[in-house]
Amino acid sequence: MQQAACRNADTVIVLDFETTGMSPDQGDRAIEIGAVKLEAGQLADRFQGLMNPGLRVSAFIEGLTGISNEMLVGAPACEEVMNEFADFIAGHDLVAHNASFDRRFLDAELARIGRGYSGEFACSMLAARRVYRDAPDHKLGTLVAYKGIPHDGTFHRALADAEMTAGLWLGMLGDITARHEFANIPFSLMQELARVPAAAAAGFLGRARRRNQVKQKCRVC
DNA sequence: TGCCAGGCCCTCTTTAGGGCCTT
Repeated sequence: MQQAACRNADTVIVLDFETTGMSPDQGDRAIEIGAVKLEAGQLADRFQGLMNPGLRVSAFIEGLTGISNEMLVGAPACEEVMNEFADFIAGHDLVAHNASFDRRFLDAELARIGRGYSGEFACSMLAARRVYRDAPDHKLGTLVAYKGIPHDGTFHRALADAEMTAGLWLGMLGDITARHEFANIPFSLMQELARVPAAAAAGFLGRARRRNQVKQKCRVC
């Protein structure tokens, strides 16, 4: 059986990496992964792991994340943590804020251990640019404040950021449902939303809702 | 502190350039 056929459409993994820098192609590595599993809009599970990249992180990263070199010395190797994480995300679609960044590190770290994943990515930042066009900007912290998403004040730690991204994701789904009267919002629609011009997003959602209604009527018939 | 890279978006564009966002 193909892995893609096993994906649960009601379940997504919202993830966030802390890393040594911006680019795995330049030698940067992951130092922490955090993720939450959402099942039918409810938080069902968490994953958090510091990992030792085998190199020292800069003072800038220590200051930004609060993750020190001393903390990483005693952490398990990236290979061990990422192997567990590959099991955690198996068969599920994935969400991240500025997903292109997290996808590069996920791909790079899993490639190192010969693992992969079958889910597809959606980006909460690209979706938010279309749903919340009046927000001051679309940084995660700004959107959390803008939408009043509960948090404990921790930023730039993987699990905390993943939980806030999950809150933002659920909030967007709720706002789209309320504004456009969706009965349900497929994951693929959120991917498509991220690809339409921002100015055309409202029209896109209106047309998508009408298509959704037609499908539902057909099911009744 | 701000740069590094990569992908994406927007517009005074499309044979381009600047800005956003992630660590």
